Amino acid sequence: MRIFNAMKDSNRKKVSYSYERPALTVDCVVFGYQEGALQLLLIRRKLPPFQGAWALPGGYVRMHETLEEAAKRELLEETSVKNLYLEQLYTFGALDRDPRERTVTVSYYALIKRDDHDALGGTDAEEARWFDIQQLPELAFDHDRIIATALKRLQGKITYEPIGFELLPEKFPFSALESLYMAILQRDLDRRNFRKKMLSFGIIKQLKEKQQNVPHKRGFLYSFDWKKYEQLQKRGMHFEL
Amino acid sequence: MRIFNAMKDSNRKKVSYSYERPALTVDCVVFGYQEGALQLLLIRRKLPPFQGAWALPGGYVRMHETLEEAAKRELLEETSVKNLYLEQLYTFGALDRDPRERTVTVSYYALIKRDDHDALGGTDAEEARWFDIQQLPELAFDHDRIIATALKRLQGKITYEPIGFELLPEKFPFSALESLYMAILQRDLDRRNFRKKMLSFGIIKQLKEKQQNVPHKRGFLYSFDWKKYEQLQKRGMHFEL
DNA sequence: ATTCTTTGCGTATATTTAACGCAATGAAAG
DNA sequence: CTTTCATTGCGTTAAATATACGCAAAGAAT
Repeated sequence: MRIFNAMKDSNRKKVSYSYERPALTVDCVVFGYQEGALQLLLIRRKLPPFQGAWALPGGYVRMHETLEEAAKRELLEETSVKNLYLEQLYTFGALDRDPRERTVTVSYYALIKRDDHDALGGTDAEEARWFDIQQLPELAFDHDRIIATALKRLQGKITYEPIGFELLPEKFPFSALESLYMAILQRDLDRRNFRKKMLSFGIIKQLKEKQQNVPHKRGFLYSFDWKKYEQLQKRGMHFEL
Repeated sequence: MRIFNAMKDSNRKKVSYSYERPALTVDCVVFGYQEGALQLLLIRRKLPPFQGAWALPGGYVRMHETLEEAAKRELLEETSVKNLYLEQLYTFGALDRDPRERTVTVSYYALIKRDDHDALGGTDAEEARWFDIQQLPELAFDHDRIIATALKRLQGKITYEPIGFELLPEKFPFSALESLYMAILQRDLDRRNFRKKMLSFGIIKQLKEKQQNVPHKRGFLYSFDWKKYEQLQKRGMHFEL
């Protein structure tokens, strides 16, 4: 396969430009949440540089796809992940971030519901695995900086847009929402004030269902109502924690 | 000069890649503020496509400069502008945003103090001129969308970071700050509550100097203290309007 | 001298935030 | 079967903040 691809490449018509161009890639910071901890999806690199090292999923932008399409395609190829919340993060363009050649990367962060994505391992990566955000391995390229930027962005954004719900299952106990916010913000919150405030926005629906198999009083399950949120936002509601 | 450059180009060694690459550019949304109105700096294009049309300053990223260096260089070349607050905005990568070829642009927004930049006209642009943000001409490429994104970003960011001061002179009357915020946010603010709130952060210094030549009571001049802001922020102060 | 406009410093009231309590309700432990 | 432990949901209260607005003083313009 490798020899075949190499032959294919050498037979491929080259394209010429009057000026040099940086390579353009996308990189994705994929957040999940499980068992009270924020988690990050990494892949192990198959090829040099940094062969065998853990890295963010990503790759070259193709000529006939948008940046977002490229990000989604690379994620699917490398991690089997789909159906996620995806947002552009920042474009990293330091001169020497890739030892091969000048490479500019448009980074994205994604939020996924873990219960949808357990078994992983994409076609293009050696391995894909979830890591606790507080226990990351050494990383290839400048991916540690990209991750730090993404975490800061997530920490900020969940306070003024209800994107945190993208990390929770459709139905969740209120304590899961409390734990999620504490895990991301990395600080304690008063659960009674948090609950009062979150419910005051009118965007969370209390379901008739309750928790099962818990060693304490069964709490109600809740679900987030995106339509209601958009509706209220148009009418001037301002989500802010 | 033009013929000479063309000859130069045709003599230039071409670079070849195995795969096609999008062109990579930077575009800058430059905000200024004067006479109670938010303003935008545009250049008139010399060459096709959209020759003669108004556009954002920008151009190709060179191989040996960072994205930010490219943005600053293009701004200087096209508008003579320097010494400004510059921040990356968003990377636009739609397939057909440039009729010539696939072009991805890393956009920035900049804030400048108008009193430092009156006479304009860079070396690389036909003409540069300030426009009232509420009265923009028809624009080249997708620059209207880039501007809309930048305005939204500015409107959001001035409420949680004191970047608005980058648009005011070093010394300003309090009413200038009030007017600035109302111009950007496009809504009325109660000047007494705004003043109380802004002063409560402890990051604005009241100077001994007062306004001159005003047909009413002379107000004190104020100045913004970046160091104080950073200091207080480290200690947990949270700027928010 | 009077008028008009702004400035700076308020006051009063409504709303929100922060800190915390407690009865009820489950499973686990004894 | 009773007791213990931990959580859930619904509070209360005081402090802080936001909102709405007034008024005397001080300038130039009329």
